Amino acid sequence: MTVEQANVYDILKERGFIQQVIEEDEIREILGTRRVTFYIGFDPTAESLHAGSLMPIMAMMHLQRHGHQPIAILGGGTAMVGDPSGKTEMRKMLLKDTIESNHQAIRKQLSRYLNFDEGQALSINNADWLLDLNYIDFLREIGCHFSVNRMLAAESYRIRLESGLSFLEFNYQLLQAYDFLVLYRSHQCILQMGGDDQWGNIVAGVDLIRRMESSKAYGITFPLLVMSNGQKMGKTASGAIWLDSEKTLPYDFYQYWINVDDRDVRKLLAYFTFLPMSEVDRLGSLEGSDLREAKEVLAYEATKITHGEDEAVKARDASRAAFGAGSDDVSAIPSMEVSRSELRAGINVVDLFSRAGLVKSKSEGRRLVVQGGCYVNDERVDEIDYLVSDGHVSGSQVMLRAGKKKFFRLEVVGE
RNA sequence: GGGAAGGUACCCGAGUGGCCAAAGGGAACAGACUGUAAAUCUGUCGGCAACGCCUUCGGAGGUUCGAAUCCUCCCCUUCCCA
Repeated sequence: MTVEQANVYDILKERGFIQQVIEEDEIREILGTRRVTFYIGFDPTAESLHAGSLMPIMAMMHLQRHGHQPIAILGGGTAMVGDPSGKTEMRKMLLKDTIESNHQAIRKQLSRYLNFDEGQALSINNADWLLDLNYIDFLREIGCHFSVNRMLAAESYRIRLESGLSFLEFNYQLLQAYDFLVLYRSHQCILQMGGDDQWGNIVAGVDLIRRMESSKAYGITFPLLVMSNGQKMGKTASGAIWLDSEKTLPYDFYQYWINVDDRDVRKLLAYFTFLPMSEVDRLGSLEGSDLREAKEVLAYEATKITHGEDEAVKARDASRAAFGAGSDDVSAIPSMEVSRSELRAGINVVDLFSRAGLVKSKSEGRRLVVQGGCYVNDERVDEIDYLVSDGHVSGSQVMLRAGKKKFFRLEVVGE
């Protein structure tokens, strides 16, 4: 089962995955000598995970590759409460049914990254034990181990004390600690990982296990990845980068990585590819426009992990074609179908761009044209009443472009 | 339950009867520069059948020629007291 020799802990550390650790030496030793069951919680608040979840996913992949057993907790129970950690506002609560269907979708999504065969990885819904908890029993058995004074002193709650914190949210930590305890008891799970905002919750779980089971458990947190432009990993101004190809096309996923800030390239290569560190260092040390090579590798590797090699190749080819670097396979570029007859009649550019989703409204479309960012087949259009017609078709398609980077393809169908 | 302060466009935040589609900042978008980067500069930044019309300032009513601004009721947030 173990295919690689090095201690995973060292690998994770070298690649930058480790922010805080409970008992570094011990857990390193354990990870190097025996099979460990560990868990990470995921949020079923949406029907797909987004790129922000990639860091924990990559960490799980590394550990599984070294023979350890991942458990993904799809927090159907805790999602009904809402973790206040690191949040400025109270989170929306979701309906039970929504959470359950999200849970199923995410479980399927994770199976692209992890091998779930024969118990090599598990996905569990903590609703299984949380929903039936008896309040009084829970308070007596678990609640008595928590000090309110201590919780209030924690940084993660302090922020919320200024803006308001409901009792419901305040309980989140107990529930997460309880999850860890349950997994410890049922699966001998001794390690919990998560984003650094989870540190307090993780420590709470480790404490609980020590108190109730007189056993040691461990925790590791990942650094919170903030991009150099101040944005959270996996978020753009126009929304999240989803891992689901229906919600974010592989082409757009690829483009996300191509467009990262120069300063982030090296660390992103370390986090989101499996390239050896020597290669990461080499690519990361490129300067100036040579960094584009590194970005292309990053985008390709990251896309491959999430969408598979075929999609990665297509995304890369389409990107090269669009940005004029060889290749003519544009199939991965976002597209829609338009009938030839409609085109023969002519379609107003602004309407067309609006339909293609290149602009959010017609006003924005007009603005685009006026400001000189509207292109059809690489030719600037500067009249808002310009008509796109069948004369623009070549190879049964028409290429649209908004600004410098947003491409769209019209596929002409019919006679 | 009592008292205080608030809820303004994607976010922060001015505006307290007409000059308000609403200052300023950030974000975003377009252009120039460039390397599909950053920084910088310029412009834009509610919608539409567009020199006009419609919708917007927590919600519903009301006063007024005219309201984001005044009044009434309601909802929500924070703080102090219980």
